[in-house]
Amino acid sequence: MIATLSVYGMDDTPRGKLLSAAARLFREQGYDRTTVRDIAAAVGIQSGSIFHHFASKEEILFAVTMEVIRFNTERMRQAVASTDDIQEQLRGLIRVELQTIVGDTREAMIVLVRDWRCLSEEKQKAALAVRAEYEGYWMQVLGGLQAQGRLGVDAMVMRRLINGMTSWTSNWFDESGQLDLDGLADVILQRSVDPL
Amino acid sequence: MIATLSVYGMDDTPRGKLLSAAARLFREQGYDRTTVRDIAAAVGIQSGSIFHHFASKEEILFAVTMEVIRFNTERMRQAVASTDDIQEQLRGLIRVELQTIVGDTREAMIVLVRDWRCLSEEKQKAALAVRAEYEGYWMQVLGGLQAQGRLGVDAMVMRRLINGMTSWTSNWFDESGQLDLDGLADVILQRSVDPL
DNA sequence: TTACAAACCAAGCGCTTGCTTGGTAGCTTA
DNA sequence: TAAGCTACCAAGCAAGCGCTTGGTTTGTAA
Repeated sequence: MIATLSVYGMDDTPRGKLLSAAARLFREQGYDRTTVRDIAAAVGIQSGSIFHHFASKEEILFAVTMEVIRFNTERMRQAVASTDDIQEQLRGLIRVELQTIVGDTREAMIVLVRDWRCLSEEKQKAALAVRAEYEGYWMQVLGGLQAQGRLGVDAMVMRRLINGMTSWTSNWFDESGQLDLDGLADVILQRSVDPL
Repeated sequence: MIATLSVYGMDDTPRGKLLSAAARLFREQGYDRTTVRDIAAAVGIQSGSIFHHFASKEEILFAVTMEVIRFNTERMRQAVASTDDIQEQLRGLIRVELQTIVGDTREAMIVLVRDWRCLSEEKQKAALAVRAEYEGYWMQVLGGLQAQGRLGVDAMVMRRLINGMTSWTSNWFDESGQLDLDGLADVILQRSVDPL
């Protein structure tokens, strides 16, 4: 699948290799505890050579952040576009968000949440602007369900609760366990929306 | 109320003042980005003087962690003990957990989640051992509801989902908004357990 | 063969970090 | 009033940090 190859813009270029190594190290050690020497060693170059590809260490974190947001926003768009049934749209959103958090973009998503505040305010703003489209799909679907009286809560509150459930899965979910991802998505869906 | 005064063991002793200043700074900047000089300045002493009270910077984080876990575990015990109705026990647990996350122990709880991995493995183990009692109250109540067939999911999974919803509130909940904490607790309860 | 750019190295600079050291002020107890 | 303890200061050390610099290799294309 081409999609999984192009996650984060992680191609075979030196820049791509640096990004995927950085995402892994940031996830394992945290942004602050990962040194540019760590990242350089992971791809087999000297620490100074990193700055031929990125202006600063923070730019690496920013690049990881932006790439994963863009990549996952596109997945969300597809999830909504794949059906007209609004409940199935929500199921798709939940499924895909779970996938992003415990699946292929796991490393970067954990970094995105945990090390968000290591980005300067300007970079946070820039990332949020791109993220707005992502959240837009959620509000479109949840707003629709709310209009049908099938939510029982404000759409925004529901979004926050779902976001909490999905992002927390990175702390516990085991793909080899009894419950699989789609099963978990169904559980969350069931607890979010009232049946017709 | 004596309880709020003794949060984190934050009395008027030099040690207590250091702990509350550290909790605030850790929350604002993160553990790694907070220097011992920051903490010292916040209480008006020299950086070296900190080590008269704590053996290392990590011991400060550990002390904050342990104090808040102990304090909140006692609250959980009280919540369960305050009623015999199992559904009301769960409501109490949810309420109190929300309270710990957006209320008086907010600073320390955010640090506990975000900077958990800044603790050495041994210290993580020690903290988890104390935290076990806290989780025990949850499993006791959720296990009871599951036995009554009122959960629809494994008790452990339900606990994780609730934990996700509650801890994520630190990112969005506004106490001056329309929805108050008890109202939010009711929403979460309603989505967690099937009525009799 | 030459020209040129992308990719990289070797060395190290300036700064910050957690923490140490040796000594002092002030309060309490005998 | 002398001893002893808690709480602190002033100074600085060794290590590690992000990043810079000047120069070299490697691949590509005229």
